[in-house]
Amino acid sequence: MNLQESGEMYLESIFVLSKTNSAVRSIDVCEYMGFSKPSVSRAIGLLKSGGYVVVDKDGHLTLTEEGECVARKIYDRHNLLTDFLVSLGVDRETASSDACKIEHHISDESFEAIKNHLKK
Amino acid sequence: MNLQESGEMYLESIFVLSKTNSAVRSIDVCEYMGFSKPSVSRAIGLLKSGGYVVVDKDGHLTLTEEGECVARKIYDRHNLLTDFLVSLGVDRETASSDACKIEHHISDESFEAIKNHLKK
DNA sequence: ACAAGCAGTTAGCCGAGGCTAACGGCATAA
DNA sequence: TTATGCCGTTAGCCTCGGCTAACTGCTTGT
Repeated sequence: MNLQESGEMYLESIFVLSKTNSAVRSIDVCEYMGFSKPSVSRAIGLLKSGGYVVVDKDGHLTLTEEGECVARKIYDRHNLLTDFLVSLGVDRETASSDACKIEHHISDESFEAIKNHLKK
Repeated sequence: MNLQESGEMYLESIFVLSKTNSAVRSIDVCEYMGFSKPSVSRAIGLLKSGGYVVVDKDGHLTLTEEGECVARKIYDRHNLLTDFLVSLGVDRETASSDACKIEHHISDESFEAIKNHLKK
């Protein structure tokens, strides 16, 4: 299974929700992402069959090791890109929204370069 | 008509090609972008009806004022984002390829911030 | 004059990823 | 116990933006 941008967004959302929620269900993802139940249901099904997510009998969503790895990568990028743009004077909300789109497209090489740059 | 990312790519391509070609035809766009003739034909049709491109009787493509404005904006972003990444040590090819994806998603505000940053 | 080739268009397919309508199963409230 | 409501799934629609196959029409070479 090849993860698309939307798949990464779903994983990131589950990851973020699981930081604050004791259990994450599809309906939480719906609300968080602003998508309909069927859209989320299908997406979760794909992530499940791709081995990124496990769904238990109560409908609780858990990221697999692989799923968490992807989610964390995207999440880290999101934060770092946001911080970077904020450091250039962009307001936090715009920075976060831009980071959300860029995070899926930027190469590892460019990401590391920005990370190093920000360290200084 | 609402311009999507793909529409911006077509406009940028026509813009770039018109810098070196005396006349730009659909077939040149096909070759440049690596898409099939029907894909390009449909895209140009949409850009034409959106008022971004004019096609003369010989099939020569010309950007309207609006079309050129969009193309130039994307083109400038492409160059500046590439230069920015290169300045951080990213190799030129990777930088250009990343810039190509980012250029469509970044807000004016973030773009200006990067521009100012690069000036220094 | 006619065959060949090039450019563009038309028709129609496909996957990705949204959507609504409607149904099923469970849990809680009357 | 029965009704209500919540959650998830199924079925099926839509747009975007690629694709191939096949046709048209002009131009050019024999």
